[in-house]
Amino acid sequence: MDNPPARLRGKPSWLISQASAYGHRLVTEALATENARRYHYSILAALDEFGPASQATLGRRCGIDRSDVVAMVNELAAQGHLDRTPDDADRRRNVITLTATGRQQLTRLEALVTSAQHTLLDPLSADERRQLTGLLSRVVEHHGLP
Amino acid sequence: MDNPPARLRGKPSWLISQASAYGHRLVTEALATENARRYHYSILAALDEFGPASQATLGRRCGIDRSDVVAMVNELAAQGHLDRTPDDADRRRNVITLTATGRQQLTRLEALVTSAQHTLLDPLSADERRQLTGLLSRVVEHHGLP
DNA sequence: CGAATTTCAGTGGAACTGAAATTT
DNA sequence: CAAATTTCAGTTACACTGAAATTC
Repeated sequence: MDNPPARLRGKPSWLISQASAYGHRLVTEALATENARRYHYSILAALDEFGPASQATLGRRCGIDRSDVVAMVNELAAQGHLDRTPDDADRRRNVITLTATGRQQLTRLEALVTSAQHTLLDPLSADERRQLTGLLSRVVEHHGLP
Repeated sequence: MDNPPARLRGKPSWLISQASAYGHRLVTEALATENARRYHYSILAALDEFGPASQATLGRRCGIDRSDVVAMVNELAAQGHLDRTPDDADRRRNVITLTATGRQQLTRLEALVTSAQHTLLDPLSADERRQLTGLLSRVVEHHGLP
């Protein structure tokens, strides 16, 4: 891209969108080396941190739509990274449980995603990265995390 | 969304992606009141700042794919916001020119987009907004603006 | 009963690829 | 000839909606 209009360069939403597109590409390409997607990483991370959960809870925690959770759980279950079993206590629900291979996969994906962060924030110092993360966290937390 | 995993909350790419999704929604909804899209605003802004240009140049300046420029120019031409005429000097090209109504439309869209910025950065002080914009500008500029 | 959960079918904008036709 | 431009046809990940079936 050459010389974007000043009207765009000065808009935070445009800058965020450009940075997001670049980060998106970096992370997607990194995860592709393990045949994984961004949603896979999110769901595995939620299971690892909070333990077994229903699909609806996973969706709420990761900000993923209920329909998309179904598709992602299908894929992760097919890869053996999680188990989907009916919940005896509430038979509307499935209980999603991380498997041992799923935990190993998360370790691999974590390394890939972390490395992509360094590439993305290459031009910033450690202090500036903390500043940026702090400011973005406030913006994201402020908006109810829909 | 409730309580995202710490692994996600700590990743700049995830924070940027969340902020981007929110900004995306704000801007899209604002522009919808004028039956416009984000790409429309970008193209009108580029024409206003740099004057008439070919579609390929517009795409390079705005970071929009050649195919998508075709579709956007179709829509903007149908709305009378720009003219598309063959270039006599290089007959592979079209020359895209902003019309008077296009310039008026840009003024309206500019107000809508600017207002959305304030909503997006609501939790930050004026100083912090400048910090965020500066840091993001460096990230975006660093990556060749693909 | 109303509300929540899972699932499927489908929509739509965004970002992109490949290829054809034309012209430089 | 190679390279650039416009255009069309199609793809993919993502975000989302609506509705049905089941259960609380």
